[in-house]
Amino acid sequence: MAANSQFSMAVHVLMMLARSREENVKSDYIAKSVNTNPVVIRRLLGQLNHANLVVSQTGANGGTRLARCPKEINLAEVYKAVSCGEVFALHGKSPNPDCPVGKNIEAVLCNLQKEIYQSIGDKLSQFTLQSVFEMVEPAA
Amino acid sequence: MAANSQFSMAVHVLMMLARSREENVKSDYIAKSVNTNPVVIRRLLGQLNHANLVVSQTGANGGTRLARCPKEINLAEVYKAVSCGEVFALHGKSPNPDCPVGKNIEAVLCNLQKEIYQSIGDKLSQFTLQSVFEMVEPAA
DNA sequence: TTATTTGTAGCTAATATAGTTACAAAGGTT
DNA sequence: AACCTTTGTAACTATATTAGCTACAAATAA
Repeated sequence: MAANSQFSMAVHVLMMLARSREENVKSDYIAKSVNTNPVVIRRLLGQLNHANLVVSQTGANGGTRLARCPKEINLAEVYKAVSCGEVFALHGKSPNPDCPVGKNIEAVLCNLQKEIYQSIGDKLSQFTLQSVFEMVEPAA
Repeated sequence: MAANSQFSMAVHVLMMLARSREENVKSDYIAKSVNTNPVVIRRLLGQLNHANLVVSQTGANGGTRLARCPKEINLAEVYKAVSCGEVFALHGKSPNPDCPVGKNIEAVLCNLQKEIYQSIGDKLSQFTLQSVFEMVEPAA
């Protein structure tokens, strides 16, 4: 369990919210569909809330709703909300600064990282929650 | 140490090979620049060799060379050589098949994965080892 | 007041990655 | 042939990340 499935879970969670518009959905209910623990869902919802994609309410009849309608949220926003911004990691230990390659490689890789992150964002911004929902439930 | 830095290391390694064209470079020498253990480098070179990007030779005066000139290798090939093809992971446990969302979400996410992977490939194919080398050592 | 639900701290378990040691196999050199 | 160098790879350890769990305080509705 060391692969980052936060984005996958986030999309799943948001699909659950999308099919219950204007209604508070409970973490417990979502957890059963995702097949995980409610706390995992609540942590994820915390990140989505932080990014203003969802709104939560404590207390009886509490739960979570989408902050906007599914047409107005795209997957790039979701990705940014849950990712650390790194598609690949930079070196663990710093390269040797006495080597002409080692000296500069990190800066170059860092720029490359940003370019890739941007590409992913561009691609994901083409998908709205609405469009993904139509793929998940074509009949609806 | 649980972030995947293989791509970063691979680019670093290939830069070392690019600056010593036609010469066998030893894993020990590369390891000093990357600041890691020679075995880590040799494992990485094994993957690059498998993808026909480099050629290795055992024995005295052995080492590794680029299989082609730096203009003819691009970063998409490197990425494919060392990555598992997943930008984000699918759910660890399978979603609940009794839920309309849970039932179909994995297939949709899997397609999304492929689209993103493709986007990354498109972006990375714009960079050759030569062009990256010129960023790393602008004076050369 | 009571029941319900989120938010979050703190822990455990599982997994991936890097790093290390050790050594067989390959291939030059003398 | 004997020797030295270097790769290839197996097997292990250490560390970091992620998911999952329990427990409980705070918020809120009825």
